Amino acid sequence: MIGFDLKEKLKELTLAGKKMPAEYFDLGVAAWLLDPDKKQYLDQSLSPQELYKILTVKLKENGLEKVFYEIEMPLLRVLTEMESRGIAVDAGQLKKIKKELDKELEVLVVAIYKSAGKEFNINSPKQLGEILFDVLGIKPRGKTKTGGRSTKAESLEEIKEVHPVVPLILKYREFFKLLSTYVSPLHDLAVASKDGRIRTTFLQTGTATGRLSSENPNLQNIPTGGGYGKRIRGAFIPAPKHSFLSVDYSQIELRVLATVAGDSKMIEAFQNDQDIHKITAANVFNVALEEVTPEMRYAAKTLNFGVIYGMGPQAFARSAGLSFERARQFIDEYFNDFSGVKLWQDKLIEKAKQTGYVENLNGRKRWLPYIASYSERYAAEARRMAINMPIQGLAADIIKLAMVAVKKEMPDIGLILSIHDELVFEVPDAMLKEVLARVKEIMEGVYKLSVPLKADVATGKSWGEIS
DNA sequence: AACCTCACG
DNA sequence: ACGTACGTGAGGTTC
Repeated sequence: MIGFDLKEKLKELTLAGKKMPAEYFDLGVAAWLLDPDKKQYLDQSLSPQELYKILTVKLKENGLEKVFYEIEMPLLRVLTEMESRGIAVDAGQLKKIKKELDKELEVLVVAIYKSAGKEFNINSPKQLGEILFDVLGIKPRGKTKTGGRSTKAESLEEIKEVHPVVPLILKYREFFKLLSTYVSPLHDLAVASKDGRIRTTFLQTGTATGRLSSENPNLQNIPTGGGYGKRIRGAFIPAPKHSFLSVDYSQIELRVLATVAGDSKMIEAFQNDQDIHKITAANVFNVALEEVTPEMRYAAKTLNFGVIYGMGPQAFARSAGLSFERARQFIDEYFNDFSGVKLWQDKLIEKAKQTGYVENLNGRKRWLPYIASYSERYAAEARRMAINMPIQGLAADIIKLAMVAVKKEMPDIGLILSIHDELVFEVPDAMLKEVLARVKEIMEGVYKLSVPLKADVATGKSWGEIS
């Protein structure tokens, strides 16, 4: 079977009680692999057959056959099934949360108007800025992208003590976000659903790195923290006599970094199952492991994540609360200690400049035309993308392979969600123990890195109480 | 449609 | 002078 959007066609087939074809070739996915930022290969007005001919050749030429035939096409039917299955949501629970948030917001609105001495649209950053910075005379801290005065939480945090309205705004923002983005829409979807389950669409060609994304509703960014956040997750429930099983890869991106960079120190740390951030701290601060303080560990953790994102000293200084000079020293020290990482980055950038693209270990590509830009800003942006893609992209391959492998061995286990480094299953209680052990094994064994892959398992009777 | 903000990994 | 970490989707306001 050859065509576009085969996920939709396969769903229709299943719904009609027909058998899925054993093999299929999705033209959209092929085009996306060839250029994940643009999908330029579909721009021509060719027939599916003609496109198929061109794309099969192009996939081969670009070294993308493995990713296409062994990862993306097998994944297509897994996604099809996940979307069809959906996830049960407790509408009653959401309605209760909705009522509580409505009440909280009503109180906050009154308090904010009184404190500001004026009524205005709190949801309008423009009007909010006028109140805070013109009417109340507070000095603005951050700037927006286009030079405006920022009212984002991070900026407001800095002026929390300056005027009593600020903390009220922050609370209002938090609650309004939860209500408008999650509680209300999810509630409405649950009520409209005939079987009490809601269904997302997984976008297989939605990202530049190879990750999946999720839309209508996006189930990959459901709140995790806070009282209400936990309760929102609590409204996601397994079918009767089932439990949720959540398995998440522990530090998969750092393990991928250790592998692709071939950094001996980092590899050793993971092979010995050591606390990577603590090891990093001991190295960067030049102290013994026992002398690492929580502050040092925190800075090291920020540094480790920063490296994955291609962070510079400015950004590190900001997020770690250090001076620019200190931040620069720490980064230098980091690359000194983990010289494999530095070497890998430099080689990667050099190759990207020469070829115009980067690729991960499986040959997944991302084209970066701006890597050669004369604008230092655009070039720097492209360099960060270059550093991140092989890491994020291999981690994405690994979880995709895990999805396929688990469903191949246990086709009847309900895979519910895939959230970048975590899979959520809905498993009959009677089978929970065996499935849990086996899924962990499969996920840890699905791809060989230079370091072990580690997966943490947790179960629960709602998504909120998984432990 | 652009902008701002904010939820997630 | 300025911006200032990677990848997403969605809700609101404003133009």
